[in-house]
Amino acid sequence: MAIEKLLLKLSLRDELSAEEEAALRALPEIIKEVPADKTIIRAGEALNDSTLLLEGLMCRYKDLKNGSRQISELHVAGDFVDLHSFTLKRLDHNIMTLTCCRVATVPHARLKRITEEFPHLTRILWFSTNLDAAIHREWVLSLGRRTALARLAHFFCELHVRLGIVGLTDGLSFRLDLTQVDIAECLGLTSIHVNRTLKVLREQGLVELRGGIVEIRDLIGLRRVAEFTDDYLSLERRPR
Amino acid sequence: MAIEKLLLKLSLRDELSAEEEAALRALPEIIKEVPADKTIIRAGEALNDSTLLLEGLMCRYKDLKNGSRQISELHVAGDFVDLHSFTLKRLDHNIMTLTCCRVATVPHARLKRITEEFPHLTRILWFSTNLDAAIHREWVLSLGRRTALARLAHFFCELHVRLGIVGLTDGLSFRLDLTQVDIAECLGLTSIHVNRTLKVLREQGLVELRGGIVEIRDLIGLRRVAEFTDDYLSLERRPR
DNA sequence: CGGTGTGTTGAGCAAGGTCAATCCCCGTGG
DNA sequence: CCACGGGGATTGACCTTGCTCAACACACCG
Repeated sequence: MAIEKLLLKLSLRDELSAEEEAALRALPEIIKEVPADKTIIRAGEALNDSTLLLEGLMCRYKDLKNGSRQISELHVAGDFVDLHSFTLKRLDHNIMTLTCCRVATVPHARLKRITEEFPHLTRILWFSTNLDAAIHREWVLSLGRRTALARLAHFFCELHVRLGIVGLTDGLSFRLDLTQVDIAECLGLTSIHVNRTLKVLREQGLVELRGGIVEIRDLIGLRRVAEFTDDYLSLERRPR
Repeated sequence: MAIEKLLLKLSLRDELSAEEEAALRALPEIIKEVPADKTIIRAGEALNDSTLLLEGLMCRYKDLKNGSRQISELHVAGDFVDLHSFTLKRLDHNIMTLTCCRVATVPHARLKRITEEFPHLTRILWFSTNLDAAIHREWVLSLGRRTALARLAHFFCELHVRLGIVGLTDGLSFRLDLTQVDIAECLGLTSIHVNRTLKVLREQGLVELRGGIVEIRDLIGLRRVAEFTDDYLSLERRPR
């Protein structure tokens, strides 16, 4: 039951054979709980395992000397948080938990075996890191060109889809245990401006965020202000 | 002689066996010239080939409805511009030439063969897409948190390293045939502000850009204002 | 009961955007 | 040889978005 959400995420994009599924299930070595706000991987460390997120929210982030922080990706259950460390060996960013999390560690040696014995599964895992890169690109667009309002709207649209894939939405609402500071660090804004912008979204009847619950009031409208389309999330099942 | 720069780029990061090198050399199907300012791949198209850039500058970009454009990555000679389309099948962005380019097309079928027969080479190619993602993350940091001055400085630092790897720098200077509009589209700024910021960099004795030539006057100083470190470019040779 | 972390709001400020004019270089055609 | 035109660079004047600083509210927790 551990890696069900990873299977959901991958099998949405391509068919997994029984052997491939078994190979995936055999990946985790250790499963553990990590409390919120723990940096579990630091930039530059030599790594021998990748981390699979089973439950909770994590992020990748970088800091500047003046103390400002930028989150480069948010991870939800089912995300193979640092699968890219398998080929990179050292990460260029830190990884931390935002909420209490359940994670599995996957030795790189096991991933290497997969590349030697399961070419199709290898392509699927490769795909999954390319999907992370596609998300990065969409964030680049948000940070470079979208207004604060559109950026925040886009953020909620993306999470609505990504959480929906792994069964963590309830129609138009979902749990999102982030502080306004966390959100600001995703969006390249200050928490104060996030606060004001949330107010505008609320007043326009688009979304509300209260007590860690996001309720989308008008999905069409929200997607319109965000100029959100889900193409970049590769939501199609096709041979990879 | 076609793919020498790709070999330079990859063999800096890991050792390539003779068979692997031969397999890479066998990848290109067609080699062609493309004039400047041609969009060669559009978001959403079904793709059967990947493009390898042999000479020139290309970029990945996305547009918003209001006409603004964001470039999400700049590609230099030796870059496997859309290797990620091998697993994604459709891209989330457009790809265009910024200067006149020489490109090779590589059928996905040949890449698939590599994943079936050359696991180590597969990991190296996988690595190279993960390197693109690392560059995306650094841009996310720039766009989200760096000032215009630091952003521009960082941009030059990155290109200095990346062009150096493939032998396209001459000490502290290199050719960069981009307009200020192109640069602005990379950095999430307006071309007017790029112009003013270039002036500041020039006045501070850090870099000059004139007639398509970048001359770094003070590399240490430039890297300091950019808070540039090259870790994210994985400049180490190690087994992948 | 006080402390700490988070959210909310106001007032003023600054980085970067917008609009517009001018310049410069260079290629083209008469 | 020179007038003309177009793309890119440069600069000024003014404006807007989002930041900074500060105060305060509220909840939770030891």
